Parts: sequence; structure tokens; C-alpha cells
Amino acid sequence: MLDLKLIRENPDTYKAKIESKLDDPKKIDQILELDVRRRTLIGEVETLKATRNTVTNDIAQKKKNKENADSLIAEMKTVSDRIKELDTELSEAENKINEILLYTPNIPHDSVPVGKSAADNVEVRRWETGTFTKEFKPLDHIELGKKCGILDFERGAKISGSGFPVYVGKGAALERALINFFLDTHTANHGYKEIFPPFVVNEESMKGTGQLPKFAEDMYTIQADGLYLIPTAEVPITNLHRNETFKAEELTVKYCGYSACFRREAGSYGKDTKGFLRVHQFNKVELVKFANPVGSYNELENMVNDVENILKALKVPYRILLLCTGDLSFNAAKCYDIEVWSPAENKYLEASSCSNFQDFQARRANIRFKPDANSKPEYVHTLNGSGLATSRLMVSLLENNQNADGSITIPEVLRHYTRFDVIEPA
RNA sequence: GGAAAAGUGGCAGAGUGGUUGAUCGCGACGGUCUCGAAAACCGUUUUACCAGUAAUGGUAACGGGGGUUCGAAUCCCCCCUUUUCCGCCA
Repeated sequence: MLDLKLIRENPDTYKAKIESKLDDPKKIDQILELDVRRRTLIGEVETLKATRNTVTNDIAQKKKNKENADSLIAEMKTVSDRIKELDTELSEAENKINEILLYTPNIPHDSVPVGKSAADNVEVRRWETGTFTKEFKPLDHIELGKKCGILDFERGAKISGSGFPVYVGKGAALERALINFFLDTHTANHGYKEIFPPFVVNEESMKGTGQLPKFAEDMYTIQADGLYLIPTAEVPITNLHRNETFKAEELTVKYCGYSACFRREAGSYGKDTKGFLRVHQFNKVELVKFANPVGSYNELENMVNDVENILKALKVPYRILLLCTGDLSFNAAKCYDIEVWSPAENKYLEASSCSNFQDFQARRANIRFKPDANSKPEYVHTLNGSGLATSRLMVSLLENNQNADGSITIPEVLRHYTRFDVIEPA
């Protein structure tokens, strides 16, 4: 959520920034109009409340002296009625402002390139060691999965629906190995504290991180209990500190956590439907940071490096993109996508995005810190990144490590976890 | 699922319709004393919003939301959370 005061002070900047994010700058005008109305109403109603408060004291005094206060009471009755009316109008105006703000995206950081679509994203760097150079035509991950008997999309569709893959045998073990490898690396080498969060959260949490109200149709819901299946561990982990205030010296707080992720992917039917490319349930280890605004952009760069270390260790070719304003997600002020190479698709697949949300989520979720003992609390900056999602990484991993006979070589760093070196065709 | 109790300022804990934003204590902060510290003593100590350059003034907030009343921390209704007991399940 954006800061109403800052909007009031710099309306033109905000309009331009919103427009660069391909959203409607008229929202800013609407907010400002409602804000004027709101402040007028506040002036009126608070004046009335002030008189009521003094007269009410007079009434109390008269009653104490056994004097008659009937006329004052009658007078205050009409004042109170008017107050009630104005309060209603006021809360209507405030609700409207809030509603618009909840649907208004974060504004991009100045270092974000202006652009209209994914085509305008800027490639920052590339790491190609391990690119597929073998002498045969690579199979795609679906064919490999079938050949080796490690992935079962058909039975997944039978028991749950399409987009719910089943991992079998060494496939399941490999999935588990990846998750453990990510968590161990981030906790042991990168200084994150591990969290194993609930996979289901309440509405407040979904609002706090910005999934609600705008993206309600993307969530799986548990209607009877008013709960939501999480689309990412970002939601429970960021909300751990909802309505809390950090001490400055506690920052940066760094968490990593595994969760299954549930996404309805409403409206994206027919797009990337093959195998793992777009699924309703997948596994992810998420990185979350609560940072002092002063250093938050350094923390973003560090987070990208943390993810890169994993890919380098796995010897998966990848590239880093800096997203342009038009491709930036609703919550983000700046975002890097990390894409892994799929030799069978002959393209890069998004496997991670690392974002700085600045105070956008912190304002919604009321997460603050005290710069020093005597100062007023300020909002922290929240950051998060996938470190990593297993499904698209699995695509790259299987395809890049396949051999001519259809077997798949396990990257060395994972063998300690899998306790096998190779997956043979079934 | 059933029953009971509780939810007040950083913490602890008073307060059952009228100057109560809220006694007292602890903590924190500032000061006196001291070479320094402790102790003691004095003082300060919530947040949000509105108006104002500011000093300051005003409004609101006692788990959340409604209601009664001229007036609600205090009365009524609904919800949430916590604790305890019973049942059920692991």
C-alpha cells in the first residue's frame, strides 16, 4: 500500500510511476479528491464532537448540582444525530480511499528500466557453464520423466486434476534432495534462519502481503474456515512479524522456508501447459528479508547472489533479468528474474524472482522498526525471492543432465542427499 | 463439538455510566548526588488522525465490530483470541 501523505505531496510523480507500471494514473486523482472530502468531513465532525464533549461535562455538572439539564440534553441529542451522519459519510470516504489504495500497485524504483512488456526486460548477466553440448537431440522433461518412471502427470490428474504432478521413486527422492540442499545451503552458508510455516493462512495475512484483495481468484480457498492455501511461503513468513516492531539492531532479519505452493492459475489455461511449466501445486524454498530501508537494495543484490550460488553448485545454466516497469509485479518496486536453461524447450524458464517491495507490504502488514531507542517507528523494507522453486528447476536439471541412453546424472552436490548417482530408464 | 473464565498503556495490574488517556508499581529516558556506579530523590514517559511554519489546539483509541445513552473502559448483542475442564481424534 502506498503512503497517502506522500501521494498528496507528490501527485505528479506518483501518476507517472503508476502509468509506467501500466496501471491507471486516474486512481491518484480519485484518491486526492476523496482525501479532500475526507479532511473536510473530519473538520466538521470533530468540531461537533468538541462541543458535545464540553456540553456533556456541563450536563454532568448540572446533574451534580441537582439542576435541570433537559434543554441541553435535547440540544445534544440533535448534535449527536448529526455526528452519526457525518461519521458515516466519513467512513464511506475512508473506505473508498482504502479500497483504491489496496488496488493500486507499488511504484517502481528509479533504477528500474521503463518498458512495456517482457521484451523490454534487461539481461544483467549470464552463466552458461554446463550448457547442453551433447551430440544427441535432448528429450524434454516429460519424456525423460516417463522413460525413467519418476514423474506421473496422468495419475496426478486422476487423483487431483491436471497440474498436480506426482513424483515417484527416485523422482520423489530427487525432489526431496533439492529442497534439503536449498535449505541447508541458505541456512549454513547464507545466514538465513529456517522456518517451516503453515501452508494455510487467514485473510489478514493474505492482505498483508498483497495477494488480497486483488488476486482473490488466484487462490485456493477453504471456505468453511475462511482460510487460504498459500501461493508461496512468502505469505506466512512475512506475516510472522505482522503488527510488530523490530529494534534497529535486529535488522536485517533473514528467513528461508520450504512450503508447497498452491496456485489456481485462473486465466492462464492453455499457456505453458506442458508438464512442469505451469502447475497448481509445486515446491519452493522461499527467502524473506526484513531490512532497514537504508540498505535494502544491497540486500536485494545479496539475495540474487544467494540464489545464483545454488544454481552454480548445481551447474545449471542461467541468466539474470532486471524486469522493466511494465513487467514488474503488483507489489514490487524492483525485481530480478533468474531463468534457467531448458535445452528441450530451447529457452530460458523463470525459476526465481527476487524483489524489493520497499515499504509496500510493511505498510499493509504494519511491520516497523525503531531506528533508535527514542525515535518513532518506521516501516521496514521487505524483500523476498525464490531460492528456489523446484519444478522449473527440475525441468532444467533433468534435461541438462540427460545422457544418450536416457539416463540422468545427478549433480555431485546432490548425491549426498539422494544417495544415488544416476537415474536409469525404467 | 460442549462448558467456564479472561483479554486495559513497554510489562504488571486497578478501575462497573459523568473532567479516566485512564490510580499505583516495574521498566525506560532526563536530572540531582558521586571520581564513577549503585542506592536515594526530582521530573518525563502511548499512538493515529485533523488544523498550524511552529509553539500548540482538537478528535479518536481500554481484543474487534455493532447497539443503548446527552455522555461508555464501565450496560447490551455478535465475533476473535487465550487459558482451564469435558468429549473426539492423533
